[in-house]
Amino acid sequence: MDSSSSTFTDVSSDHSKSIIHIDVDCFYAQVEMVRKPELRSLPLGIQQKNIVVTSNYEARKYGIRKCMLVSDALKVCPNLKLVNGEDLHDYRAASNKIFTILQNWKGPVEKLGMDENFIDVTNLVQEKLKNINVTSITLSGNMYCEPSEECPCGCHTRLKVASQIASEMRNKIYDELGFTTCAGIAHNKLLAKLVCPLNKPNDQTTIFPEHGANFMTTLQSVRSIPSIGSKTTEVLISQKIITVSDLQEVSLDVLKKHFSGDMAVRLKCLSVGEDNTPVKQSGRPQSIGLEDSFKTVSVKSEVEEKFLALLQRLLILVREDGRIPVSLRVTLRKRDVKRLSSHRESRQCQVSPSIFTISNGTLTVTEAGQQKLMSIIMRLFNKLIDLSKPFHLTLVGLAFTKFQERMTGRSSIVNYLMNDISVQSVLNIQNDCDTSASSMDYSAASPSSSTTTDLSDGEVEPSPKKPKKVNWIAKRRCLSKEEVASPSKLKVGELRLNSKELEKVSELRLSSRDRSLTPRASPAKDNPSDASDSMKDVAEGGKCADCPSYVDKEVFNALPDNMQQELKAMWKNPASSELPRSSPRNLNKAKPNTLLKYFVPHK
DNA sequence: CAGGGAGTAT
DNA sequence: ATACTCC
Repeated sequence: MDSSSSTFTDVSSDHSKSIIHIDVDCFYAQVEMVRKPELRSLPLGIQQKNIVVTSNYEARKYGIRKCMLVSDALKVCPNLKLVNGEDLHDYRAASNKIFTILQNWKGPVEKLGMDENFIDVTNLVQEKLKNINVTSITLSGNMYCEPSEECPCGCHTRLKVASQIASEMRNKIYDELGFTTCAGIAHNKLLAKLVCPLNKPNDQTTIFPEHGANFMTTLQSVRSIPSIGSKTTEVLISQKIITVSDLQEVSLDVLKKHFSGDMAVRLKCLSVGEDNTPVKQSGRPQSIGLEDSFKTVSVKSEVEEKFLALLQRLLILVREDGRIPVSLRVTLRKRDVKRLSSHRESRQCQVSPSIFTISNGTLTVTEAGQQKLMSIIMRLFNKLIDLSKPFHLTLVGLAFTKFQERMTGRSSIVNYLMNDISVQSVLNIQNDCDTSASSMDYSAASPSSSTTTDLSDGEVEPSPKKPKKVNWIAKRRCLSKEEVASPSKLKVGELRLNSKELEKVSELRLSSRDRSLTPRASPAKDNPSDASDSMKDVAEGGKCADCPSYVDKEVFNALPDNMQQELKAMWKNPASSELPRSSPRNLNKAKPNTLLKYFVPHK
């Protein structure tokens, strides 16, 4: 029986889990050294702007430290070899490879930044224990402290097995990618992360639960506890809580005067090495963004250049990601004599997914789409800056912050059909009936090879392909059967079930003629770019009088009665928050191939 | 303090 | 939708 679950009422005694934390040694530097092995023997620093963000161990011998000014670093080590690390493309790629390797073991993998991962190997350990003679189990690597006696719950044995798994993982990462790593093994994330660096570089450390509280007191200050950052530290210090021991000893009630109840409890737990936060499987990023900082920019045209350069680099990243963005955020930092950094301000808005197209599985943006994005960006910029007054920026950033979501939960016909729309809308229309290049392909403009100087301008040139307007009229017939039969997996996320989103969808897809059928004020005022879009249209041919133009009448008539009614109601009043529901079973049974053809592509 | 992100609170 | 916090 599982020793962890039945008898413990005190969560602090729960040693049931086995967590591994893996941290790549001087990550950026190792990426560079793997790429150029001759760098291995040299003191190497990775430079971003005027700062050495990390260095290899050779350089550390000279006293090179993280986030050291380049000038200071060169004083300490005149021979320091500097490599520009402002373009994170290759680091991100390496990070993903590591993550992928870690996925080979089962159990959730949680990415923390680019060079750290948590893996919950609890289940793996249990399985291994079934096939192993318990007495023969040995620990791999170092331990923080000799265990005095066997813990009754068996956690020592489990953590030993986990340490062997950690060793396997690190070996695999080294064999396949050439990166050395450190690992921490513990019964929770907190301790695993904290002991990880105890034997640097290229080694691992295991800590047993019984030593958690003791180990925590070896930390210098509360600040070294993960999740306790500068602000929390400030508050703690203002209460004379400096060391972890201070935190262990302070009463919960005192903490509750300065923190929320949850936070107060959390702090107390952390102070004694307790942490029940789960390892959460990481997925694809929820945002993809870039920023560029500089001394100062005070001219609008310069701002525009910065944004254009960022946008073009960003589109490459988005293309690699493959998902279609639906929301765009502009960030900037005004020069501020008081605060040294931060103070970012941002504005965001939805963008029409129709800006993006998929061709041959590759996300592309037309020249026109790019211009539209720039106009959106500058409009957001205007929201942040009063152009009638002087301004001084020290940073601009651009990020796509939302992507097409999967259809979760609600089983409305709307979801179902929207899914079909999305599939249809990303089909490669051009290839079948128009083979000439009609969209910008960014694959040739990859900046990943840039190892030099300033990324802020020039280095990414738009591929000078001739933009060409696509005749969207009558493209619908270009859809081949094959395409319909093997639709893209992409899903549309603009489409949620609330009325707002529904309006957008309608707005996007209704022809001008049908728009008049929508008895509502313009819903697009949030997004002027869409409003002004001339939606060249689509679909001559059969529509029912009450249907939007994207509906094929024949298909519509083929639908079951209840579905027809539901759709009509929706079109009649898209704003209705209480959409009629119909049986999802029913829907899924209803000839998907027919439904697939339900909508025509839109511009 | 560079460049990304994630998560939370409001 | 934004700001703040943290890594």
